[in-house]
Amino acid sequence: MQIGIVAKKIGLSVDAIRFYERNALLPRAARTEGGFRQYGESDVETLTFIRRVQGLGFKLREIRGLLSLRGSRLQPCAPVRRRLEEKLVDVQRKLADLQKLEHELRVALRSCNRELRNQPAHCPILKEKNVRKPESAE
Amino acid sequence: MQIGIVAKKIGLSVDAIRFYERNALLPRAARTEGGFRQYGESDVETLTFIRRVQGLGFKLREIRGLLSLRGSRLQPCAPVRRRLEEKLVDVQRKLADLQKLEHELRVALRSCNRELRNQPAHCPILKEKNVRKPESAE
DNA sequence: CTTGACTCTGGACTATACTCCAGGGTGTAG
DNA sequence: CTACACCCTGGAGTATAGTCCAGAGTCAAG
Repeated sequence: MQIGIVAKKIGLSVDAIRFYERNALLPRAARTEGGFRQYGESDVETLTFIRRVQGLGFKLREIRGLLSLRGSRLQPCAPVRRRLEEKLVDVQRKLADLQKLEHELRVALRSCNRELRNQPAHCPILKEKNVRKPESAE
Repeated sequence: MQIGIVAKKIGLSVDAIRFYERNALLPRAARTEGGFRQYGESDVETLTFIRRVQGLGFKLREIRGLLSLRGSRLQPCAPVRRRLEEKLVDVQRKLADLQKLEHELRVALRSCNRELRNQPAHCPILKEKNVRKPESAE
């Protein structure tokens, strides 16, 4: 198979596949005499794998690590599980950050709405000098 | 005040302040004869404002927009509120994405743990060819 | 006047995951 | 043989929010 076919099959750009090769996510493909890359099923599997774990939030450098486990015969599941757990912790941290952010945005909006009703020319977000505790209660 | 003082006061690097000036978040500071930047209270306020809304998840280009509202006398609160609402929607979308990701990681971990107990050499994350519905129930 | 701490400018560099490009070669159908 | 679609390489560009640097100048104290 040549690169364009594989790209279409997996839903990647040709450039992305070449990029993966350059960055050691994919082994250097065999070439025709003229230099065209030739791909087989195992390449398709690797690319599918890449897409899948990318969907789990792994970065390419992490995926490289996962791929290197793929070859070994010795219980690769344990290190994979460890990485999944780390990633989960990661995601949970980000979730907590975003939830805090959401809260702060709501607080800001509340003060904004209150102000709108009372003295519309004085925007509390823009004008407040010392924000830290907009209002400790409520 | 010279730049180092302001930087320390706000908790920014000198470079960051110069970066803000270059990128029109801060007006070009007045200079001494020798070319040193001189800052006053309004600069400190602007920088504080920048930090604050950055903490609300706004990007510098968005902050530029907010800053331009800051000068106008005409009910700036309404557009600010609109931006806050958009940002909130943004954050909520990201939250939903992350929650989905968290779920998928948990599913992957479950299959990994199940496999570990049964046949530790065969990692389901690495080996599965056609993942999409690992197991629809539970 | 010298020293030391501070500042100036312009530009390069960081990470991420690619995309886009020019200039040229390949493969195959007709 | 010609067309046309496809492919090759190497390098530059994208966005973000700064950081780091060299080489040079400034400011205040002693």
